[in-house]
Amino acid sequence: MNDLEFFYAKKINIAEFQNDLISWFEREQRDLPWRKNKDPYRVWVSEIMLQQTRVDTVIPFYNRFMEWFPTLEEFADAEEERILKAWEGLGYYSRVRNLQTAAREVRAAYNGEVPDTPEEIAKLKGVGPYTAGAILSIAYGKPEPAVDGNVMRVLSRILLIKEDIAKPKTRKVFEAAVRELIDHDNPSFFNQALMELGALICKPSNPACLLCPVQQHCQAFEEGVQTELPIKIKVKKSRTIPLVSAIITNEKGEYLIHKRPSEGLLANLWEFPNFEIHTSLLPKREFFQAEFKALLGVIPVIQQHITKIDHVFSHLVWNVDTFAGMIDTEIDGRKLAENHYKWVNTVELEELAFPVSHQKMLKAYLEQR
DNA sequence: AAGACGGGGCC
DNA sequence: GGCCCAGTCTT
Repeated sequence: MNDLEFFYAKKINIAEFQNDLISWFEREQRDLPWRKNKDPYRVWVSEIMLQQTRVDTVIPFYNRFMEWFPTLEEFADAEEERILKAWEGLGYYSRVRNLQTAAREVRAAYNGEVPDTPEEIAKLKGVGPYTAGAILSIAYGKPEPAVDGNVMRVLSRILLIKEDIAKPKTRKVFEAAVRELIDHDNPSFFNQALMELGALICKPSNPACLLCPVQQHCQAFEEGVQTELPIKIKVKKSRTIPLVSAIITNEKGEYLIHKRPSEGLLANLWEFPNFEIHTSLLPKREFFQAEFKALLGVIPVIQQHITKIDHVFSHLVWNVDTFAGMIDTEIDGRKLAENHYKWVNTVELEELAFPVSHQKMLKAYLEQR
């Protein structure tokens, strides 16, 4: 049985389903800042921010982002430090760097107009199948599927689809379903309604089926198995990385900070000096001093232990011991620069983007001084 | 196909 | 403590 036959075996009244879903959305949709108009740039930014991130988290970031960068042009021209600061605390920081790369591409190749074809828009950095469909449908009214986690959950229940949604190829099954179901007169509301339903009614646990506008179309509800769907197999292991860190100041009250590499975890963000602990031969503060001396040529004075932080990422855990320290001798400026360290005052400190873990360390430090 | 890539809210 | 979130990129 191929996907299409699989789908038609579900016998659903498509016109009624569309009407029940969209009329519910028209009544109940939330008032969200990116729904003010259909400006493709605004829709695009919202979709990038919303990747793996809840609506309530995104709202304040989105509003500030639009104040800082009201147009694609202004965003394309912005300094990288500034766009990272706009994203500070949101996570998945490559999103905003890819977004700027893509915005510059739009300016160079498309005269500043976000393209409106699947082929062109999918080429943009950071725009995958979901985001392409979301922009095309919401900003341009094109009947393209926008399959995210919500849509897979909602449709797995309505159509009783039992494939593992953790598998990459499964998304295609749902895209085929959406292509059959989507309302060609209002693809924007259809796609948004599916996601809104997933967020407000058809939730991962305790779905509010009694309030559901498409309950009578839902095969999982009919069979009483809605809480067993979707099927998701994936297991993820996460490893723990022990780190030792110190917030180090000099006589001028400046802080020593380090810029992370341009690739990998927290790329291009700033942080306080820290080292991964790969030996238990030395106590942590002596280990820090040894690593610091090897890198920058001087030994910092370590004053006191500040805090121990467990910071959980999606794929690993940082276990960070943080000390307070100071430097009373000059560090070779060349060594600082080539290792991406620099001294900053408190004003500069606030203008640079730090991971939340390091914000927590600074907060604990300031509360103990 | 599987892993890297953040952070927070909810149960 | 685990799951999930308006996913994408790299390998």
